[in-house]
Amino acid sequence: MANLKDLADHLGLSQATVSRALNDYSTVNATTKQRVLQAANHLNYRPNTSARRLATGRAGAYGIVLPKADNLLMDPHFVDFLSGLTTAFAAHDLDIVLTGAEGIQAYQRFANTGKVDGFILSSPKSDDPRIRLLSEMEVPFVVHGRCDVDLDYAFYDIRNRSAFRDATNLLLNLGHTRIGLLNGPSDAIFARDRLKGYTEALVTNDLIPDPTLVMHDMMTEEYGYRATGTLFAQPSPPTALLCASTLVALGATRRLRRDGLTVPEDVSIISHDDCLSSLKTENFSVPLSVTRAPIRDAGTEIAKLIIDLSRGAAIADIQKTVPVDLIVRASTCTAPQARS
Amino acid sequence: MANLKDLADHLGLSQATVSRALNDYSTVNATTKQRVLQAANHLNYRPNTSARRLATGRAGAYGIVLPKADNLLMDPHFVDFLSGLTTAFAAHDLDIVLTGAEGIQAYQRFANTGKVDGFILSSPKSDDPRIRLLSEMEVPFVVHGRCDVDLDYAFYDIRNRSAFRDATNLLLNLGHTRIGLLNGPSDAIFARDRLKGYTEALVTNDLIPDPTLVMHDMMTEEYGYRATGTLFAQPSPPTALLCASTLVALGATRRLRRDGLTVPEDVSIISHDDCLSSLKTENFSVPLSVTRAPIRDAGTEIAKLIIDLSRGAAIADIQKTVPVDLIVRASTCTAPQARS
DNA sequence: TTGTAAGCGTTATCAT
DNA sequence: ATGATAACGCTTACAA
Repeated sequence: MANLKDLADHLGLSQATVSRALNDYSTVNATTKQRVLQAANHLNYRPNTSARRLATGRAGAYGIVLPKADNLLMDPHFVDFLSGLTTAFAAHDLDIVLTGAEGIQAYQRFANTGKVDGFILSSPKSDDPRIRLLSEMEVPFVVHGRCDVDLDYAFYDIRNRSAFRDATNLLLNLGHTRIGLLNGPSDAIFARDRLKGYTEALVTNDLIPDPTLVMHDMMTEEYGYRATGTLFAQPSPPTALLCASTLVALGATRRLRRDGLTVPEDVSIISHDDCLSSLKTENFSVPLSVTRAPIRDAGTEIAKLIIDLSRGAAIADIQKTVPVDLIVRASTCTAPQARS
Repeated sequence: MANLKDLADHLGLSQATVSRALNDYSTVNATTKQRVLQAANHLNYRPNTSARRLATGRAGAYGIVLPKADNLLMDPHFVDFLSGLTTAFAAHDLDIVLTGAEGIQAYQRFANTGKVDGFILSSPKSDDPRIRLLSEMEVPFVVHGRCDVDLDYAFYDIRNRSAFRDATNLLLNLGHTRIGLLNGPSDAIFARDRLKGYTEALVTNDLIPDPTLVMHDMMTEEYGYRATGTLFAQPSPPTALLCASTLVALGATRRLRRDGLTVPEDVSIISHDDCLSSLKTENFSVPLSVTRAPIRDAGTEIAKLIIDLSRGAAIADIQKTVPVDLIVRASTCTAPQARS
């Protein structure tokens, strides 16, 4: 491998000049710059990343720490999120470093060793200690989702609450009064927000939320299937279902079909749709009504945000919430008792 | 941040001694070693990764390049694979670097800049140029799956061919003669291997493979749904289905149910099961018969393999193929025409 | 057993 | 516009 010294010797220039030419400094002569660029290309020169990092103090990479617990039941959404991140980063020659290191101190170790310039945090929990730690350390980070800590931090989030409020309202307007909520894990903030939106809509419409209609768990297909079974085994089952993800909705419809219930005649369904590339809701047997927010977009946007943040943007300018579309397809209709 | 110099000054030792103590050199006095370790812990010292890399020439990370094309339709299996990789790497303090860089030269650039010590290649295509390139460059890499290049390279693969041969044989023994294959993408080696196994079983049983019974595509739920529709719209539809993944099987069963066909009475199904954490086949409405090979294991095993490889193990010792279990559950039974 | 000092390959600060 | 040269923080001969 040719290094800077080789290149400089080859050109009869100093390393300094070559380095400047390569890094687009204004002070370097246009002709020599051309020469350097050509020679670099010809010798297939690639600057050594470690050396550059050591000299500049920047890593050119951002970290994602996968806690072991999450690791056991990995979220299928994560891959589409990553896809968005990597494509956006590629344009800036940035990488993402994944580590399975354990616990919160992984962040400390990772930042202190200079492996990364910052972090992307996924699925924040209530009062998430990571946010406090990274804020103290003054390491740039962007949270995918909001948190309830009273600190100022950068985040990208979708409007979960209003999305689920709107979805619930739609069902209420269709005459549904008993609406099941197949929510995400109870410790996830996004699940709490969705529950808030759901509750808000009910209360505003003078209905008393029934806790037996709300389920919480990791969003697997199986969970959708089982939870639906539980809900419909009740004395007064729901006439509509709100699902936290398409996989959950898939499990729910599977169960309904097994139990001889049809969508939407017997049960209306609205699911949140992250637009997973391998599971499209428009192609469900009964095309699904959804609250739609492509999770891939979260990846691309967060990439931009953390780049801005590292360049010194104010945190207040790196707090983005995006609306969620409510798309009505065939899985929603008037409640059975409202017909006749 | 405390650095080595600070630590050495603090202890009244030379940087060399401190470094040796920290890196477990045998020549260092047991007492001083204790002192150093304590002080390091106390000052929260973390060696700078870039400096260490520059000095040692090792990166402590392995790369995965996500080509843009694959990026658009990301494979849900990838996340479980990553999960296996990161957990196994964590124990060795290794990271994985993801990049969305473009094309084959991304590998060159990546290895030459010293960002990684090697690569993990996913979904090899026929005569995959990456394998040739990396072999020439003498960069350690492990392929997830085998390839048809005539080079010696490290790989981890499941026995796709025999798995699908066995599955097909099972169906043949049950009296099925028209067996549909909902295969993966036609350019993927694993899909070719599965087709080989399927064909092999048919031919061995004196049946002529019918190309109209074989479909190829990215393994989405929708594909399972559509392809099944196509297969059963034929004049003489299959009585059994072989699916390349659980998501495909999910789509297939959805379609069958819509068309009023029951599993297994009308149609038997065997699916390949990568044991995705969010989609378990034992919980299908009709528990699915499967060829079972946890993709998470591929991650953990490949992590070990590439570590061995980097430590100088012979390539011949880093070629691992693992058998696939055939698990018979409720989705398979005798062919309709074989009954009565 | 420990210390000295020369790298590792860049970038950045001076001069010139 | 270019060249010396000193960092950057660590590892590792070589000495002692």
